[in-house]
Amino acid sequence: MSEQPLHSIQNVSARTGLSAHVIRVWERRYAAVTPKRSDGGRRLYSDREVERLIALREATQAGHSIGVIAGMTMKQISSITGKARSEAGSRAMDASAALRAECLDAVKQLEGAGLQDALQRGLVMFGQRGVLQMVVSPLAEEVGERWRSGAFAAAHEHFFTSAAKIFLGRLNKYFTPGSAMPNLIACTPSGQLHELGAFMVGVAASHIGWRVTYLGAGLPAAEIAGAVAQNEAAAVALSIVYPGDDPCLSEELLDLKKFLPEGTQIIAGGRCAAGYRYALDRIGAVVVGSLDECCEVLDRLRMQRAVNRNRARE
Amino acid sequence: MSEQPLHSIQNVSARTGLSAHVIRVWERRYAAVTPKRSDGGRRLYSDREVERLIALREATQAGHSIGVIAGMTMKQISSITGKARSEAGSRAMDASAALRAECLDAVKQLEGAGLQDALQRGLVMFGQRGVLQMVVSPLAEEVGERWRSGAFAAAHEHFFTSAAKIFLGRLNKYFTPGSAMPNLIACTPSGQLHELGAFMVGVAASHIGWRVTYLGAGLPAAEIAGAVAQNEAAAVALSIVYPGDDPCLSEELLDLKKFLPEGTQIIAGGRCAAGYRYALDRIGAVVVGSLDECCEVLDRLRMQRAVNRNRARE
DNA sequence: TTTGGGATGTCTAATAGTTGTCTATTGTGT
DNA sequence: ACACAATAGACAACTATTAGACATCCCAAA
Repeated sequence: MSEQPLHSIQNVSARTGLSAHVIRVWERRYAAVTPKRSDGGRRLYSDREVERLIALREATQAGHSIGVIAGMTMKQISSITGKARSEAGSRAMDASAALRAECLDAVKQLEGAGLQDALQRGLVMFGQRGVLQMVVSPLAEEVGERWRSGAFAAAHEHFFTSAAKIFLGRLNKYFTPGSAMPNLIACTPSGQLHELGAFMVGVAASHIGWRVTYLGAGLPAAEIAGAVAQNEAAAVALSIVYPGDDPCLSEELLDLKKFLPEGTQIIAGGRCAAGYRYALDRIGAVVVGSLDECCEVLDRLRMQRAVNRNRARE
Repeated sequence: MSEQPLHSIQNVSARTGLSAHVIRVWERRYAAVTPKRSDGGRRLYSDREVERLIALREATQAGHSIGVIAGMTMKQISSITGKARSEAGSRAMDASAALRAECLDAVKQLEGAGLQDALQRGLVMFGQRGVLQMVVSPLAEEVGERWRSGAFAAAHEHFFTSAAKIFLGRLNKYFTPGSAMPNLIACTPSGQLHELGAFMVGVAASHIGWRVTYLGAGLPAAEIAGAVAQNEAAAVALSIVYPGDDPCLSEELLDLKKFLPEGTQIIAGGRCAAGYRYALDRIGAVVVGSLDECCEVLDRLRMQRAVNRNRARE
């Protein structure tokens, strides 16, 4: 029996995107989880239980009734949402590297079926989040690198981008119109033509409880702001990959700030985001270095919004 | 006895295209399905029952009386639907128009979930081929039209393109490497940035037995030819939508012919393909006016190839 | 042609189940 | 003292269930 990290309900709430209320109610009514208790009677959740709650949230958001699925085993829940989770860890490194190599090879050969197949296996091995972080995202870097160095033609880059989008599109969730969820606009700004980063952010965000409106590549500031206003979006995610020295983009970013409604959070990421640090700082954007970090920021933002909404009601 | 995902009546209604009322009535009056019940007495449908309901809906829409067919086995139901599918025609017009209107509205509102939902229903109603021809393809025209006229912003156009690609990506088949199938390269040539047409062709082709390598938008002739050579592709599908008067494109097309291996069929389609008729004629391209026509050409081409291969063996 | 009746989809009203949220109260930890 | 957590229960907003009424449509008998 090993000691494992145990988490407070607040912590679990933040990590799962469920309110503490709901977590307790699921326990009381359906025994969805049975956390240990501290001496004083407080709930202490294991990582396993956190994962279970996340899986349950995903399944309910996919339209399944909590009362029906709460008693299922992890495997059954995963099968409903069409995903599998891995026991991450040391071997994952090798496996993911091998898989990336296989994918790169498929790209080189322009083999769509092979690429999809490899990505699918990655999904099974690492789960949705894992495959994004350990396979698709580094692959995108690598393909971009090879393209710039001339090792890959534009055809390879296009091919990979399209295939990755198809694969990711399958992962994406279109939720029932649970209007409580905050809205995110994902796109790349004018002049930035590589859309895969923005798309990945969109998919990831949709998994942690955001409604995502994906607008594609090369949007002028006014249009982004228009979409934000129309959707009452809480945040805008911008992917900035290439080029890294476009003076117009700095202008665009400053404009964006002007057009956006007060209180809209701007999140920027991608290889070249750092190159526009000055402008990004000025507009109060958060710069994230990885998908994971981006998810954290989004989680925090959602919590914060929930708190504000509660305050507003008083 | 394995646990399987069970679905609420609402969910089933969405997936079958039948109203919840009708589903219940079919159960009450004809025992067409006998779903399990939850503790609270709610109906829980298995995937098998969902399929049965879909088959029953198709059969009734083909003119059969529910009272007669409700008791049949799955095999019997499918056999009667297989025969008389051709009657569909007339009523589909109104339904598809309504659906297109709904989709356009969702695009206007940038409502991803609504758009996906409508497209999904289109898939249920018209099948894979039908939804392409009667919904997605005309929608693409309409969205493009509105964009050019200024009624839609670039954001709307991007949004629709992305959403449609996600939807179509789900339809796409990635075959096992059954190498007997001929290979098609789908893309748009240099200067043509609207990729949806090429993507639709790719999806349609994958359904009629082609292996498809989708390369995205804006590929120079040399790269297209490279991809053809690498994949030993039998044909190249080019989508030409906008602009319709690019002199460079004519050059590109002539170049393409030079670079391509002998015997590679070029197929061109899209709103503005006619504008390049001269160049297309010179390179021996087939110009198609609709997805349907494109499929016919591809079918013919595949047959022809099969015949040639047989001859070569003798 | 008209009429009647069966088949079929739609609708309503009353009842009940489901689920997220909220409150009040008491307790815990720092 | 203060913020946070636990419990039980209340509640509102949905969603489903049942039985039955109703409007069409079609076919066949009068």
